[in-house]
Amino acid sequence: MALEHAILVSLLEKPGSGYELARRFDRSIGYFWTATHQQIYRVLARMESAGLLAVRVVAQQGRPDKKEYSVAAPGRAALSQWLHEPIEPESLRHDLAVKIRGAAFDDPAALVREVERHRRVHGDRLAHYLAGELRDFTGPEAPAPPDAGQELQHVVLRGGIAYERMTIAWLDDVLATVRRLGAPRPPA
Amino acid sequence: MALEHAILVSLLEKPGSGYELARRFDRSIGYFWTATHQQIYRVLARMESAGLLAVRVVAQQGRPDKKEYSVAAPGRAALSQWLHEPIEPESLRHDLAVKIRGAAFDDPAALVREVERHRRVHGDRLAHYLAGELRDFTGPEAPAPPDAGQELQHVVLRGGIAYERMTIAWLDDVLATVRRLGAPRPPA
DNA sequence: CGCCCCATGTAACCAGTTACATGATTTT
DNA sequence: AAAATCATGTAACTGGTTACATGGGGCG
Repeated sequence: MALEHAILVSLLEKPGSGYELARRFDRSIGYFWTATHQQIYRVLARMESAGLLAVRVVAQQGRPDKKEYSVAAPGRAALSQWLHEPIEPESLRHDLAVKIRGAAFDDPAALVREVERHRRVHGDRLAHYLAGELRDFTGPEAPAPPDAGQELQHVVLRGGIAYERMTIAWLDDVLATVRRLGAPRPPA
Repeated sequence: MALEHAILVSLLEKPGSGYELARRFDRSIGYFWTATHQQIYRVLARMESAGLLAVRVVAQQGRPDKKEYSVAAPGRAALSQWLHEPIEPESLRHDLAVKIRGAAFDDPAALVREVERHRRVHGDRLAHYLAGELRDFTGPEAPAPPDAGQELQHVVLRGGIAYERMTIAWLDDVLATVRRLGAPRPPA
């Protein structure tokens, strides 16, 4: 149940509403965890009724009211406990690998198109991450003496960058391999 | 619903029982997809009743009977259709990254222990993958003229190897970063 | 007038995990 | 005698996705 803990970390970094959290999950937190607004609202409600979070209704002008959540003491304790528990190193779960092995029984041209498409997406993500790194960490606008929180955010981002670079290189390997095989076998 | 398709690919590579599939999901297929036997049995039953698979009960000596599944024509068609549909390039979902950012609000020593543990697991996985590569693809026992299916299996395995290497390098980066933060910062 | 942004949620469904259950055979 | 392997499954639960729903404000 790491979504709960991701929310705790994000709210410790900065309190905010469900809507704001959803947008963070499209950005920085989303580098390594995704969540839809529906699920975020549901989990926030559960965490609040469990006493992990405090809510404050904030009236706004020209906008609907929002519920600003922040971490209560039991929430901080729950996060700390989780941080001290070992978690399972997760395994890959890669649909594309299924497709690659499936291509032995089907048209390889379709696989080439699909892999090229994925390669473009990962190229875009890499560019996006690199731009974020420049903006927040290595560019001239970046805060000169980074604090511990920023160093940790940066090393997480470097992980995303390394992942995208690795993936792109692998997809190139896949493309070269499939093209070398040519048309191996007609579908029976 | 990629488990269905992973099962179709695996059964095309070689027909087998639910138990055998579960074993395969601990090995080669498991490099990029995991599944428990419970789920495999449930999905197999559903696929069979949908006419995607054919079953044959095989009596064995000294062992329980087994149900050997193989791919029926509609199953092959379903796989082919899926192979021609684009799929979403998936995003990372990495609990450890949540922990790393959470360490800004907690004891970094616990994080160091956890990261070291993960690094060992990924080191073991890498060694396991490399051994498999030597055994099946690059060693003297490997089949001399590899067919298309083997080339594709190999490129998937290379992806797993690249992933583990990248992850290990990143975890080293994380360790160096956290240890540097733990050390007293020299006054500017 | 239509579309996007802000902001919140409900309901139905699906995929996957964990726990429970059985029983023979083979290995240590 | 105990543990592991072969072989099959059910039941309860949890986490996540998709579809549906509402409503004001700003912009072109």
